[in-house]
Amino acid sequence: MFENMPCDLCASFQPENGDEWRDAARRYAVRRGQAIGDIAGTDSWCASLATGILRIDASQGAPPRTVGLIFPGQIVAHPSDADPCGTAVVAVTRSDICLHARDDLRQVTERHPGVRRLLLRSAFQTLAETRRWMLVISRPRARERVAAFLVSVAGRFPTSDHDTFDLALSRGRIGELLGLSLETVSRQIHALAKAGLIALPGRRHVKLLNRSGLGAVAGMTFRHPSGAVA
Amino acid sequence: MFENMPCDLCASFQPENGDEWRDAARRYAVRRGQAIGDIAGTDSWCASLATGILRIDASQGAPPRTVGLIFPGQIVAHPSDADPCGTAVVAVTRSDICLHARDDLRQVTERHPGVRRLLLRSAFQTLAETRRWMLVISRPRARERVAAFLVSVAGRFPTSDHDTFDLALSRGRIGELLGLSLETVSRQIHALAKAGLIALPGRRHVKLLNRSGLGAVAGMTFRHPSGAVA
DNA sequence: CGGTACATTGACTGTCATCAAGCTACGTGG
DNA sequence: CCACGTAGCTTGATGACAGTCAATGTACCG
Repeated sequence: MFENMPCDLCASFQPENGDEWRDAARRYAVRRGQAIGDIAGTDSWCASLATGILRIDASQGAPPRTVGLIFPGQIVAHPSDADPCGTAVVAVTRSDICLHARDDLRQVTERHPGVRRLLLRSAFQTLAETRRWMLVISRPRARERVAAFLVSVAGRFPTSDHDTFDLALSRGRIGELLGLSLETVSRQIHALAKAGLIALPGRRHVKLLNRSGLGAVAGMTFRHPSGAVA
Repeated sequence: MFENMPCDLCASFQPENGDEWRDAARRYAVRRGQAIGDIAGTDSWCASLATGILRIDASQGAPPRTVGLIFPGQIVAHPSDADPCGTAVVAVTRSDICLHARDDLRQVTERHPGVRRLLLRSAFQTLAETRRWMLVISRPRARERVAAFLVSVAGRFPTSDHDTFDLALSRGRIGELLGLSLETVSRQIHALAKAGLIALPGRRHVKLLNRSGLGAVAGMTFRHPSGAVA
């Protein structure tokens, strides 16, 4: 079923059907915990996420810390020359990606204006999203940050699931993302549950009971642009 | 003296000297506090900063908060379609920018591969830099954040000034950037001075006495890529 | 000379990180 | 099937730290 699912990047080629593009793009199934860099090699690469969730780890400093998430439909590019200090892109869950090597991508972007516009657009959108995240994690109250995180993740899933979704991240990793200790994350999640805003059917499963109320606690509204670039 | 100073974007045109580029680029002097958007109009735009410092304000929510800074040599692009919720780019100090309207830029990027590579590169680098900032402001200790801020700003200035530089930002705005109250910023700056790591010749002037020591307090090393995109 | 914006300093309170101890779920191997 | 180990989660106690409120101080501008 995955083999025929088009990714954003590939979809932008339908009208033209460039041969070099189809040759360049390779579909990969990524194991949980596997780094995309290990698949792509040391060179720069660019990928479109079909299914699963990826995380961006800042590899500088020990231990490495997660600084961002990538959801299906987003594009993730890793230009090794522009980011020498290093971020690694790792699969949080088993994921399916559409991977392109750097040289292939350059050739294609030369010839296809639509692709490079998509890439640039994706980069801008990811940047805007990252800046919104900065607003979240610069808030003093842990409650607001956790609520904002939940609202953000919930926004990635269709509402048809009865507003129930999987967090995919451990408490510790959520803490890294929000600048909180894992204990504080756990406490705040349960506090939101006690407040009746969410329910916790499982350890990593969350059901939204009061979406707007949760948004009010978060103190902001989220929009999710389609792009994501590391 | 400013009129002839080349910006990164313009410099990438020297070999080709495209006419349409020279026509599209306009040099502007921006007053302190003035928004670039007011100059460029409602459309998307792209600018290269020659002198001065700009700040990126997240205009969503009241009051607007500063989420990033732009230093000379960086490119700042504002794609209005990709960022509908809104960030405004405002001059912190009097600045000189090289401004391009969106339509002109699109034409130029179609014809000049170097320019679009520069833009994409700039976007990636700014994204990487923003993610490093997230690492800074997610740190629990205010001391580390303030130290990191000082190291970062200091890195923008040549070391020949005896390591003395102007902060350009008020305590309050530094606090917004770091997710701290203005009082905490003030206290931490003075604490760093008492610790002998910096000196404070003036209210907004800082002299680095122990650069590596400050970096140690900050807990990380900074590199400054040349790109910046809003 | 007064006004405004910014900065400093102090006192106090609330919150969060830290340490520590159990607890749950899950996978492995006996 | 169960014992066991590990990783993740929860919960509690405590102290440090940063936010808040408040007052004063300082530069800069007209």
